Amino acid sequence: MTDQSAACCDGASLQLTSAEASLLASRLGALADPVRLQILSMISTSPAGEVCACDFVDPIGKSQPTVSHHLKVLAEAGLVNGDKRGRWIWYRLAPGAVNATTTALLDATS
Amino acid sequence: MTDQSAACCDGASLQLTSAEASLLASRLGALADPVRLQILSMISTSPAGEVCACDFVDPIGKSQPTVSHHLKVLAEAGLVNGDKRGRWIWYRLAPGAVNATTTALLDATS
DNA sequence: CGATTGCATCGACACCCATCAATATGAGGT
DNA sequence: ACCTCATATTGATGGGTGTCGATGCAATCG
Repeated sequence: MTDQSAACCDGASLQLTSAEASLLASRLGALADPVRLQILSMISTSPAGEVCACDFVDPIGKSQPTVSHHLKVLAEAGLVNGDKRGRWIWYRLAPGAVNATTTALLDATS
Repeated sequence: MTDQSAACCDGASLQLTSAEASLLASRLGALADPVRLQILSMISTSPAGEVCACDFVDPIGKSQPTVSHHLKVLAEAGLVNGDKRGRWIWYRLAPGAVNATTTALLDATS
């Protein structure tokens, strides 16, 4: 019979390993910050597809060290690439990086 | 004149408001945890589409209060729904919730 | 070559968060 | 009624993280 007392604890197993979950979580963590999302949004809507580091500070309203910190996090997560030209560093989106993360997330929760 | 000294600080503006960025960041933050990703993965791969709360503890390898905490976070983020039947609570994915978040993210970074 | 400028790093601080042991709650079974 | 069991809550703790002022570092400009 399918009575309630036997309806639980059927020994469900993990499909996503702990290592895979940690990797995906770290990528999502790089995206889970308002400042970093605004940085990505600014780059994506920029006509040239790239934004000078100095141009983030004023619109975002955080200090220059804070913006620099977030740019570093985004770069280490492979979400943006910096290009030093002259005195300035221009940041552009790493092609397909956000898409790869969302795809991995949807795969894990499909 | 397009010399380098005028090539920077063109006054880029925000497309994503601070409030929108914070909302999206909080949703992504709910996903940016290995334990919570494993929970979502277990539910999604479950034949019945739902998993008893007690079935998360052993495979994930965390204490029962820790798992309960993560289930609460997922529920408050609208990612899962709990259904109390008898002594147990069965969790299933909130339809379209993950998809809505990934869509919003892709919209912001398109 | 010295001054200036853009960006990174450092140190410090406050705050959030994941985690667990202990305990509470609440529903079922006996 | 009592006991059992599944889950939630509490309290405490340790580590992580966003933030900023001060400073360092390079490259450019005068």
